[in-house]
Amino acid sequence: MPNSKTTAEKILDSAEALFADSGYDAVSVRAITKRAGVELALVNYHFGSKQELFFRVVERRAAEINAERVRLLNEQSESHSVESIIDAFTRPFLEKSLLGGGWKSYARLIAQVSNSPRWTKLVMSTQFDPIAQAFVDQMRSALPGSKLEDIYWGFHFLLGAVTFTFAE
Amino acid sequence: MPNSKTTAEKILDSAEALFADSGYDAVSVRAITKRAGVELALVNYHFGSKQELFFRVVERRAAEINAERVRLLNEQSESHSVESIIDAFTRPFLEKSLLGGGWKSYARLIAQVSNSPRWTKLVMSTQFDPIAQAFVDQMRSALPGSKLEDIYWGFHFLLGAVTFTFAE
DNA sequence: TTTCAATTTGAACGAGCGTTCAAATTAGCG
DNA sequence: CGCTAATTTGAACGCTCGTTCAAATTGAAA
Repeated sequence: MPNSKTTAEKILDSAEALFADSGYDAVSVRAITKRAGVELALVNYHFGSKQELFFRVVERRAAEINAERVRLLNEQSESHSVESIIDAFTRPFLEKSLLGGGWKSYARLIAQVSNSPRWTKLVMSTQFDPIAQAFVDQMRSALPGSKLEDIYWGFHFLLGAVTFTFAE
Repeated sequence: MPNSKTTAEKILDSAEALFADSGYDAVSVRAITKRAGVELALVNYHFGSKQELFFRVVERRAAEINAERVRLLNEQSESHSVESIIDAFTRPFLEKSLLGGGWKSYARLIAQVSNSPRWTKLVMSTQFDPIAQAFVDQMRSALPGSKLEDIYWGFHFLLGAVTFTFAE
């Protein structure tokens, strides 16, 4: 079987590459389906709307990377050092980025989302809130004296730094 | 005189704010002129096209900030330390950013341009090549033993770091 | 005040956009 | 095989986009 990818996967792959290169608004549904080699209407059939497709593109990668982050954070249930917490957060992104391909696109996609008020709220809150909670909890026990506000700010900055570094 | 701004300035201000918030493609010429309180066709009359307007928005800020960078780089004609070269490059951006307003928009605008293949070549090459030359020249005499390639890479990374920091 | 260029106005243009839908096709199951 | 649901097709929809243009208005020089 020369092409075992499903239609939805072809669309996701095509959309991921195009969105990463040019941004959400600069990419038309027609361009996505043309690159994927499928009919125009199939985006709406499989994903409902262009915006929903964008969410799913991000979600596909985020789900995998966040699962590994949680796994690393829970490896030892107690006594995490600050360094190991940061490592658990950044390492999955680093390792995936080295694989290139779609993961490289994902990094640029997140960079794009990060400095767009239009997307940050929706995408970030759904994709990063779960991992943020685990991160903040671990940090609080690693740094008992620190203010919660500072930890939140640190998380935000760490997220930005990781994003910027791997989007290059 | 309650409103001394010219039509072109009103358009530039409006476009700057909207482009910074939502990105080039998400902002329509109609939205720009509506916010500016001027007629739709005046964008094309004063700037030729939407794309040309975008360039002019970036150019207006870049011209001022680059002039100060060059001034700092040439303050002493010789014997710059690496730190002072980096300082000359980053300080103007830092000081302007603290002023808020349009300069804050500019920072987000540059961040946007930086990770979009569509704009980097055009905008960066016209706005940053002049200052890059001065930066690289100074760096070569500050670090005589270093490879030119490393200096270019350093400049690129410095630019990215500055951009990311102030776009937050 | 007359004149002419610069600017502003309001409407229109063709093009591309995301989305919808009925009909055609395909695939899985009894 | 026959049947039903899932999927694909091709065309069309209304809408917004950037741009253009002739006419109206303004402003400055003679």
